[in-house]
Amino acid sequence: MKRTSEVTEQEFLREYDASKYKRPSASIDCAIYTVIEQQLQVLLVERAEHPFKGSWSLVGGYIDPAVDQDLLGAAKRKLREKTGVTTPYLEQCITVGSKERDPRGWSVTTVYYALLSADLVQLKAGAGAQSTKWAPVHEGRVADKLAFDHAALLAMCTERLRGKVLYTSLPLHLMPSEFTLSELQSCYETILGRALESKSFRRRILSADILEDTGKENTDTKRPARIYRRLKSAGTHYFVRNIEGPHREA
Amino acid sequence: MKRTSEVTEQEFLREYDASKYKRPSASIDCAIYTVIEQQLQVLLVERAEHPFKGSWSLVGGYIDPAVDQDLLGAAKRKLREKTGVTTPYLEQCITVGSKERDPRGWSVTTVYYALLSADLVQLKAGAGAQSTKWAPVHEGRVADKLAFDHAALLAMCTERLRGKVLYTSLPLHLMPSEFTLSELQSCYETILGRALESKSFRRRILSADILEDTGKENTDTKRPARIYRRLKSAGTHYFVRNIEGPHREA
DNA sequence: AGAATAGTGTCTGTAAGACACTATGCC
DNA sequence: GGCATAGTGTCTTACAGACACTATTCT
Repeated sequence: MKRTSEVTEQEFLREYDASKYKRPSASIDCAIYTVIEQQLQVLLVERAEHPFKGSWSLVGGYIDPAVDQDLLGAAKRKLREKTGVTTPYLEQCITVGSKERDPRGWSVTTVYYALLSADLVQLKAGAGAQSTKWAPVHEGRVADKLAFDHAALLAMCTERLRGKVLYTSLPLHLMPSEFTLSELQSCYETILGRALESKSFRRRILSADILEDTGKENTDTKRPARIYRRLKSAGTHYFVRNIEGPHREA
Repeated sequence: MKRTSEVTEQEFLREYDASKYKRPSASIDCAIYTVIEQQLQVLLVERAEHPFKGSWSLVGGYIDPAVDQDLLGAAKRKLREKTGVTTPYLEQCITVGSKERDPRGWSVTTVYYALLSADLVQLKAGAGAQSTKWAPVHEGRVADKLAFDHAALLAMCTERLRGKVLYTSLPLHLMPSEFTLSELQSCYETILGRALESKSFRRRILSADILEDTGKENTDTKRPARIYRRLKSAGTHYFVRNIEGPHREA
């Protein structure tokens, strides 16, 4: 039985004033990966404004409550603004928040990573005419000193990516629409930073039933190679065993 | 060469007024799991205030920029306030944010999940004298209708937990400090919702070298069982293969 | 022919599943 | 002895690694 002096939820919400409370800022950041010339690369943008004006950073920015429907939508918007790509592989990696990570105060950022084929991208100078570039990633790091804690965010995304490459078909999303098994293997090797046995690799990929033979051949190489395409019906494949290391030392 | 009319970063930060911008609210939520009587259980609290006053929800609340150093600290604070436990297994699962999920407006919440042994917990009525309870989780759901989108958050955490149980030693964190292999197997089975082959299970766990024999025996059962303890030196073990399903149908 | 790259045959090794078996206690 | 639970022996199966082999094209 409800006493009339109690506030209903409707009344509560009518009186609720969000501006009374201190809130952290909320942003998203995105490590956008591709593979170019046997190197894992990440898209960087040069910051046009303070703080860290002139530094390179991951793609990202504040959530705009007036524009963004949800968090994933905000990530897709940033990605679209910088690359023109609308439907890449996009996965949330981690959210970090602290008093220290942004000099403007307490901030929370949700970090996504995206995988896409380099040939889909026309780099766009975004709002503020910032310049953008691909930077090679080695051991989870780029040569440039990154703004904020973006070096740490990139390292976390790269570690997550490497981990998942051991038991999934994720690298397919880094390939152009048609490719050979050797090219796919090279992509795996680039991310893992080591050579793989080609027999094991082919057996693993082919038995997963995630590729379609186009019937075409790539004749740019010595011996022509079969050209495959990702099966549209296939989502990300999860293998039941990891790619393991070599069993013998060199 | 710097023109004197340019603003330095210091000047920029001195002038920066965070209150000029609309921000989403930022909170954390935590699915706190334990296993009691062969059932996976999650800790729920009854909301003392609007919105969803009187509904059950996961443990959580706003980040307090004045109190919390960082996101993980905020999660630990909530956990401590509700359970008194300070160092459980705690892992970030997902962050969701949208205009719709909280009637007070755009909100972002980072969801953690915690694993702990039921015998560590003295349930505490927290600030606002809310009541708390353990609720059994079946197929990722509890019987109660949860506040906000907490049913979806719980489902995501539970799915993540189930997935990781296939290739890690995570369930160790749900056990009391000493336990038998049968008890541990039962814990795995509870989470996975199916029986495991005991020979495979024992081989897997024992060869991982993560347990220590206490030398004691549990005599509550028909045949006494060796009692083990988690090796302090062992972190989470990642098996190279998943627990698979049965190979034959019944 | 020789080099380079694509692709196969087939052996070994490892860890999971199946399941019958033994071991130890209680009644 | 009969039951329940703990724990083992050992065969089969699935799939990764090793590596020598064949296949196709170019020069």
